Amino acid sequence: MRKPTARTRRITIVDVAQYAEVSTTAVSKVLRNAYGASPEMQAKVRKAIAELGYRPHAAARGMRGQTYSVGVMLPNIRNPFFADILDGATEVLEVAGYQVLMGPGCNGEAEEARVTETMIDHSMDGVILIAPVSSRRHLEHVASSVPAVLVGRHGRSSSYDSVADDDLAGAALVVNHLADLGHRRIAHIEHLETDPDRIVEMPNAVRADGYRQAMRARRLDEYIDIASTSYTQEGGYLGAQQLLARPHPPTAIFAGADIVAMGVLQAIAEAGLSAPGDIAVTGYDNTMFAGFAPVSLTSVDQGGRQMGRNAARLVLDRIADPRRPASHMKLAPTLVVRRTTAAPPG
Amino acid sequence: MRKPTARTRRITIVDVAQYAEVSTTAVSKVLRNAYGASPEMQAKVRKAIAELGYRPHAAARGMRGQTYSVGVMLPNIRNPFFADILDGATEVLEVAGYQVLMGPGCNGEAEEARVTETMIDHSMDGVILIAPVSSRRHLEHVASSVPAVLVGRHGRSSSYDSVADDDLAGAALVVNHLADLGHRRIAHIEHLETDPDRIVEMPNAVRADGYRQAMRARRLDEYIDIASTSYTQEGGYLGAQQLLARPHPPTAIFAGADIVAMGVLQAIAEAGLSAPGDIAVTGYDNTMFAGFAPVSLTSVDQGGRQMGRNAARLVLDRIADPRRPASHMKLAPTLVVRRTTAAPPG
DNA sequence: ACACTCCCGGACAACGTTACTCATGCGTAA
DNA sequence: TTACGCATGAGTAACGTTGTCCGGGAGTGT
Repeated sequence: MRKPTARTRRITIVDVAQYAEVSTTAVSKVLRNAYGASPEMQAKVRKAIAELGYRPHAAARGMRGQTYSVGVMLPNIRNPFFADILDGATEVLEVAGYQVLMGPGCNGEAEEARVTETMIDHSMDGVILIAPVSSRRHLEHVASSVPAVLVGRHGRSSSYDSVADDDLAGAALVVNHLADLGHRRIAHIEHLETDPDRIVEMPNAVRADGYRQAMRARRLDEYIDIASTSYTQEGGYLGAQQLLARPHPPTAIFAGADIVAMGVLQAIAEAGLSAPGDIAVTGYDNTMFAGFAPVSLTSVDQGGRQMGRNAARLVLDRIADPRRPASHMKLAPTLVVRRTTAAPPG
Repeated sequence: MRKPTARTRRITIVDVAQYAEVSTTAVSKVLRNAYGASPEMQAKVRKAIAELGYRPHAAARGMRGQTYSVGVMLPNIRNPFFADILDGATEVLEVAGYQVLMGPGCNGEAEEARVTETMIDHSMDGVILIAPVSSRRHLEHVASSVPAVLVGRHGRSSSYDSVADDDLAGAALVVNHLADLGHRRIAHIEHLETDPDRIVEMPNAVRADGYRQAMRARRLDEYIDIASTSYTQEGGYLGAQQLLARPHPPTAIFAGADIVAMGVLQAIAEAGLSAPGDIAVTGYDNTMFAGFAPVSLTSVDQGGRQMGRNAARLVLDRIADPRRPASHMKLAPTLVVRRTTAAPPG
């Protein structure tokens, strides 16, 4: 039985060089597909690498060159929408030969800062930040240390690239769908945002704005009704309770996120009502949860996988050419109609 | 406007040493709380660190000493139970001053190998592997390179520590609960396992075994009925269809995981039946999903957060003393009764 | 006053990899 | 033939941090 203490010494580039009877420089060149290695040299070195089971030490690489790894920050590991983005990003990055590491779920600026700093400390070649809540100042700081791509945030900066959903269009999809069904009292539950910078940049604020614009476009100005809570299940629960207590309660609730819709459905059930019989409900994000049969929530699909793929390509491009001008992509969402929306009662 | 190319040079230990007018060795000692630094020295150095905003470079640290970071591997990022474990682990590790990095969701041995190798390449001081499916050989290999803790796997090894749920007891909780309600035809949906090593080590196999043992203990041998599919929503759906097509269908289904129960509920609904009216259903893991009101699934709680905390403590202990004998913890699960279980009809 | 022990701080050589610089040999144009 | 360019490989100094070793000064007992 092997003693727990018997840590095996790692195979290094020097071992490979000796085994193949070449210089370490030559091995390094082969590893990086760098110029100056003949086909015979390549073959000899690759053979040695395979036979010794050598793996480059990422930490050591980080001291001089690249680590060939990219960090992904998720705000909340429990939200399946973010998992879709991650899948898309991982798919592209692994094919490109990059390792992927993630920061643990972080809510709040302090945790986000910790995660981003961790990634910089570990010499990541690039980072993908999914739906960050940090201040613009911090994001620019991160981008000044490492190529960064933001996913799901609307601000444009010359320091980083971004991929975002067209939340204005998404909100309009929902409002038009409900209005087409005959609803007029369509209420919205938003995530309260006070910071002036974020009102422009955060998707939740843009969704609320899209809701207002779409309501006006349908001449439903007088029915605009927003409950300001948060993008959590509890936020949905409380928001729905507020809305149901109105003198003229809404016949449809547009929750800003699927998780919010979960809370809404719970509040509706506890009030002895049902969806869509008494109140139509929609979410946003088309998470796995929305698709689950007993729930079957009408929702807006952002194409998370595609967003992740695009983010990965952007970060790879920027790693290859850090001075390339920043690019900002906006993807069109689609509406997925399920069984929580129907024509209003009566 | 700052050019995207203007990467700011990182503050190093040398900068701190010059600023504080001491040696780099002294700064290093303060950073590591190592012996040989007077209180005045400590104060001087800490002041310099704070004023310069210095952060140790984890990659560089990895070349000589520790990186003060731990890697966590999750098999599936979408399963909220794993998120609970992660939360518990992160909580303990961050208080202890360790950074946490995760591997992206990985299903299958090949992906697990990639993630574990990535963590070793990045000089993690330790790794926590949650519900790994890899062969014992690979796990021993990982443990020979880095302190490792396995969560949710029953095999004992002297190379790594482990934290597991008492799945035998958990299965018994479910069977006894259903039997106490008056059920006799209690069926189980398991994740099919063929590899002989894993039949001993994997929680799914142990749960199935616990189901059989508990059924026998209640003198219900003749009603033992198992559908072998997989621990996925689809597995639950197909498994339930199989069971419902029996000449004498069960009055209760014990799904091996909450995600399986989701599929079961879907199949039951599509068959025009209801839970618990026609068939009682239980899950396992007590995920957030089980607690959600419209579902309200009776489930077994493994105390994921506590498991994560324990795993983190074990890995920290082993980092501190790599030759400490391996320890294996087993935690007692509890049953959370909700609204998908009731007495059988008739 | 002397030897001895501590305590504290610094010098220095790793750790594994890469970027730069340089040496060699060969083919080719003047 | 000579000089030059080019392809190929090797030598070497970093990168930022830590652990080991060493020296000097202060304190202590005789």
